[in-house]
Amino acid sequence: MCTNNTMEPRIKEKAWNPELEKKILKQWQESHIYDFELKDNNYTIDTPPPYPSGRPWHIGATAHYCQIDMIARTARMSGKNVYFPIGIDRNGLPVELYTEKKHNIRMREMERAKFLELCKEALDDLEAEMIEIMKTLGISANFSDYYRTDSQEYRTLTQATFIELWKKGLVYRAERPNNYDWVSGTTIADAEIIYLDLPTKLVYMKFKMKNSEKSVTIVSTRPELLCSCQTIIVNPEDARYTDVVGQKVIVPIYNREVSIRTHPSAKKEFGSGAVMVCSYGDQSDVALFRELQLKEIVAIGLNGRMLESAGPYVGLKPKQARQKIIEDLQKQDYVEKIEDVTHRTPVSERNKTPIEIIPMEEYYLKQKDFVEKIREIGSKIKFYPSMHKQILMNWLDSISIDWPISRRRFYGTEIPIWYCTKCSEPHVPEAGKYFQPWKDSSPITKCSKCGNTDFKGEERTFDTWMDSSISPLFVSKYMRDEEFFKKTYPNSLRPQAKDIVRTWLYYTILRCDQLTGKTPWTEAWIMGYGLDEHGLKMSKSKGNALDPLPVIQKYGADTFRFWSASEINQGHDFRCSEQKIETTKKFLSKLWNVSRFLSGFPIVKSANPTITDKWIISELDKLIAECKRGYSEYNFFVSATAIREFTWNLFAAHYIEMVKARAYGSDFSEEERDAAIFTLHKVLNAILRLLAPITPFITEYLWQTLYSEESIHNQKLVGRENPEDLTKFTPEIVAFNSKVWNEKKTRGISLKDSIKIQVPSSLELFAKDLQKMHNLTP
RNA sequence: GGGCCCAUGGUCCAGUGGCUAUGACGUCACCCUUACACGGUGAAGAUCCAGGGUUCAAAUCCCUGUGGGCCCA
Repeated sequence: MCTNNTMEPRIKEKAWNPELEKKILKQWQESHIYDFELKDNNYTIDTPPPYPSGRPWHIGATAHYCQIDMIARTARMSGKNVYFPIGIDRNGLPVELYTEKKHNIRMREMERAKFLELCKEALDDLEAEMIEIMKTLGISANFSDYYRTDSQEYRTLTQATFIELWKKGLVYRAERPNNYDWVSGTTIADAEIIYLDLPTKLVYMKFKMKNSEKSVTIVSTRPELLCSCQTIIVNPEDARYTDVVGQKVIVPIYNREVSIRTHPSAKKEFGSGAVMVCSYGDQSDVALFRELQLKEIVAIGLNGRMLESAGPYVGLKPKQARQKIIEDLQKQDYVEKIEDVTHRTPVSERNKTPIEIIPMEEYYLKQKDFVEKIREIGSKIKFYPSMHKQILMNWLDSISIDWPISRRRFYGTEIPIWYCTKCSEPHVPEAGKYFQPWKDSSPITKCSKCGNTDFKGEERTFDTWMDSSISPLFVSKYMRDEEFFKKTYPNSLRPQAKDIVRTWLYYTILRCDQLTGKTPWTEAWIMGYGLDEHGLKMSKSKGNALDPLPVIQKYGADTFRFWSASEINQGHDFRCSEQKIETTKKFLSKLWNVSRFLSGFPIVKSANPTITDKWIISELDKLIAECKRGYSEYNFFVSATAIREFTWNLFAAHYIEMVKARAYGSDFSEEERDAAIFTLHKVLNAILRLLAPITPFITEYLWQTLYSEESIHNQKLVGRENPEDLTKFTPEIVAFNSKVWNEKKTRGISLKDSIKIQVPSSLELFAKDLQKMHNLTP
């Protein structure tokens, strides 16, 4: 029971000032409220370690991390012991390219150790800004011991897991045609290839028959590979060629004989219907060489230039050679015609240059044998949203070769292998140390095969997905702390973006299964891309990238976070516009002002709610149910929009107006007055706790100012009370209030003026509050 | 060639078979009303992409098509 009517509002400022976020952040840091301590009910998040590839950081990614943080905060408020690690991914090609450009140097033209040092410095700079942004956004992860994938500890684990798989016989070495990115100078996996429609020329070439004066027209987009042509194929049902099948033709310029045969992969409609098979124009050439057991002629070297086998074109790049050979063919009258076509061209995902297929010796990790197992594991993992499980399943369907894991690059985890200088036998060391075979002396002392004592270290590094794919094992301290591992593995959740399902998500399941025989996590939460305001992909080159840093500084982290929650439909791509973010701030102002109003009323311990109070409490209960549904599905769109809707359009617009007079105590009993004050606070208290995972700063400030010294983030999410359901009155109440407001407006009188309107009998129970609210006279 | 997703006022988005289609942004008009002009009230604005089907009933389910995005070969 309170004795004085109203007090000075404890909140003075008229609007939420994002500057306050800094103070709150400091308070959280000093009180260590997000520190993790191992318990039995751990909720482990396999947080994606972001890659610092250059400024600015993608605004879609920052939104992504805000949402992951909402997952962590919701779990914490639901009573789970949340382990929210954070790392930075620092291995791989992008930083090498960035460093080469920044210092105008070439990786292979300088000392390896020096180059690695420059990469490290670049990463340190870029990483610092990223960490700063994440902290500013209120990400509640374990920053005090964030990890780096290029640290000695991480790379030691990558190497140890490789050694384990080596011993299990899952790694082998093979020479086979491989995707080769000659710009980066390295083999790449199928998963790193994308297809682009590029313009090219389809050349119709006349090949002379060996035994007659006639010729056959062969089409190709890669005439520079003529030197490696080993057969001509036509469709078995193509009547134009039935009489020449089995006969020989002469390859122009090189004057070699090859035979014509049938194969269903030749399409009648494509060009002349007769195509040449070369080593290697594309993946179907690879398949045909294998199937038909043709002898390969290597035409392109590791430097991306034509080899001696190309004769007069040796030393030229394929594109130059193509132009030259077309000219030569034309001069000798071998060309029937040339068409301009667009061709789905396989290019390197990193630098968008067409890849070449070149036979090379690389290390492979077996994956084909595991496809069915992964399918089974994948089917048991719960995906949010479920539709994105399909991306994994589609990828599993298209895996055709094992995973090439060696890369001819420098900034990565070294492959821990030493070769005997006499018999070349590869040896792996005992796991547990970080090995750099290109500079360390060999830990192997005697060759197991020939007894030699001299060794040469491997110079290649791993595909970076070899590192990334063990993140659940790393954060669970696999091979380092057995108890910790037992209690945190499998992890609870993998949150990640949808564009790396076929790489990061897939490789993680593969590797973790190979090592532990278990799924790495039980749930996967997949987010879409951040697009620009017109729905186009953001990229630095297009110039439509929105820098998150100034936006966050201008509007505050909570505004950014609420925008991300209320704008992003789970798993779907989303548009980022500064204007939308700006207007989101209005809701925080609304919440602020509601709180400011309530801060003028004392806290009432208990009360006897009236029917109006019970009505809003039953609406609140509905809101709690809706929010919990959203939170349990990691769908913050549902919760955020429900809270905004309730707070703004029901609680503030109708309930507060209805009980204002009662809360001030004019013409009401003390009991009635206290019931209003009690209910106002009860509802706001619940709103703050429901909203805390989404906007942790403003809710913390308001919570501490109004309700408790203790952090809101140590509170439990609100539970349902299942009160008497009075929500059926809502439409009538809303309609009646609207009717009165409209009437006053039409008559041109002020809202506080009295008006003669009868409260409908259906709302009789609310009559007193409504009469006071509108100043109704009977 | 195969697969996935999307199509709802100017813009974004809700809707999971059932009243007159939700809300936000923007636009316009009026209004300082003891929390808020970063506000309030009101208004205008939608052939729910097209066609067909299932059903007593379709924005919603099914089929076909069109347009857009993405993935795979």
